[in-house]
Amino acid sequence: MTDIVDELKWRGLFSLSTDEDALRKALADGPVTFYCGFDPTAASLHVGHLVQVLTVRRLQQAGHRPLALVGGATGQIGDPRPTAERTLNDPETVANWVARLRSQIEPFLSFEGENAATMVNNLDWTAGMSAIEFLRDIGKHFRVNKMLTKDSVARRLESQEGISYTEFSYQLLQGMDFLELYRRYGCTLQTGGSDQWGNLTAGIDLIHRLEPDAAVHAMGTPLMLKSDGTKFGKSEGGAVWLDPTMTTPYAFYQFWLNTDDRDISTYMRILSFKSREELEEIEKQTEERPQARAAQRALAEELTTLVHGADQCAAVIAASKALFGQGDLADLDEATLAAALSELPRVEVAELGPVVDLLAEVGLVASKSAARRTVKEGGAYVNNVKVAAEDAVPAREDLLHGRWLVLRRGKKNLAAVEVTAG
RNA sequence: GGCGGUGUGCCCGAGCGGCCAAAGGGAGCAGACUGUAAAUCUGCCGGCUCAGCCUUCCCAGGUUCGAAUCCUGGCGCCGCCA
Repeated sequence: MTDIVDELKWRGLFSLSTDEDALRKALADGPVTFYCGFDPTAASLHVGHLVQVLTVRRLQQAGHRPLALVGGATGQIGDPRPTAERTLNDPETVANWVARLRSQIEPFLSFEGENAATMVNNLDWTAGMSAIEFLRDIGKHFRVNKMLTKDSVARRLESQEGISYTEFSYQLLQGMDFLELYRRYGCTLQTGGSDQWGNLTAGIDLIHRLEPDAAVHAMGTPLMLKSDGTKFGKSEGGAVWLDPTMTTPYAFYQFWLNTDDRDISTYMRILSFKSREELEEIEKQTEERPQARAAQRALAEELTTLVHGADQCAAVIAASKALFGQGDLADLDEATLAAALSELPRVEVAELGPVVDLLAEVGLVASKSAARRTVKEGGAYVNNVKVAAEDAVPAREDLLHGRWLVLRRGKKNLAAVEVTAG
């Protein structure tokens, strides 16, 4: 059997760690209890979180025991971002988000067997703690000098805005989490994004001080970078969420399908659960016939299935084929069309109005002015036919199967209009 | 606490009291080319009942025929001093 560290390395998932040999040995010797934390800073995880979630899944499949932490406490503080201070969310909101993230993470893990996963919340050990206790028992073991060197802190110190004491304290909380999980569950490994490295090592240092005999490790996964230099995980609407009500499964699938050729192989290794042989075969195909986008299709399908389920994935693929097919939309039978449209942003109207209004209503453009511009630029389509005039109004006979209109902006921004009145 | 500076559209950043919806750059959008890719070129990029009108230049007042540009107060940020 392959060494899990070798496996992670081949995939590019092992970008940073404490003593590699010691970690390799620990993982080879038997089940290691490890943890990875997620802070509730929104109502859903987004595609950027997949690296972490899937790495946890991968380690569990290799026989290790995961603790998935959702930060009910740390989420109320906020890990300092290099750019700007965060706005605090109220505790009720955070608690709500904790519940949502937990239920999003759970399907990726197994809660049965020898190495069953456990969900934990750092609010459990911080809520009852007094400020004096915190400062004496935890704070005393941190050197401000060292805390200042953490990258995000250092950058904020250089910024005009500075950094609040609240956010500055974040690393103490995360450090304490690792200590607490070590004591409660014998957790000896923390995984996280490489941008979390300072927080990961904060925990290691704290444990070394308070539990001299402990052998604990940290592993940093790579940041998902894009070759064009823009930020990974954003589409034009903003973040690509895992929650189907925030990002439709269709949009989720399309997001992966549109991955840059230069990045797809890297992403696939990081995120896919296919074997090394399979991946290498797909990479070869992609290199030979990039226009077929074998890798993009494979990854999009695998991740959509993993996140939204096989049925949803099949529906989304069918919808993509229907909507991007070269055939006439009018030729699609009603059931196929209905299924395809159900994946798109949609709006129901009683009467057909001007195209410009419809585009704005369904959210394909931000305003009617923008809609006019789009039409003027020749970027607006109704049922795949370019809209010629700014004041065009679709006719009843344009309706597909008597009730639908497919609107498109540019090449791939689609939406559906349903006319409800008879 | 004192003194000085600064606050412009998604971001950075220019902006003489009228010619400013506001230079320039970036991001973004559309078109052409393609493979629902990248690169490149072109256009757009506050809103609307769109050849015109309306609302913007931290906030609230004020001066003026007229202010992003001047004055007063407030708030935020930066620097120096204490």
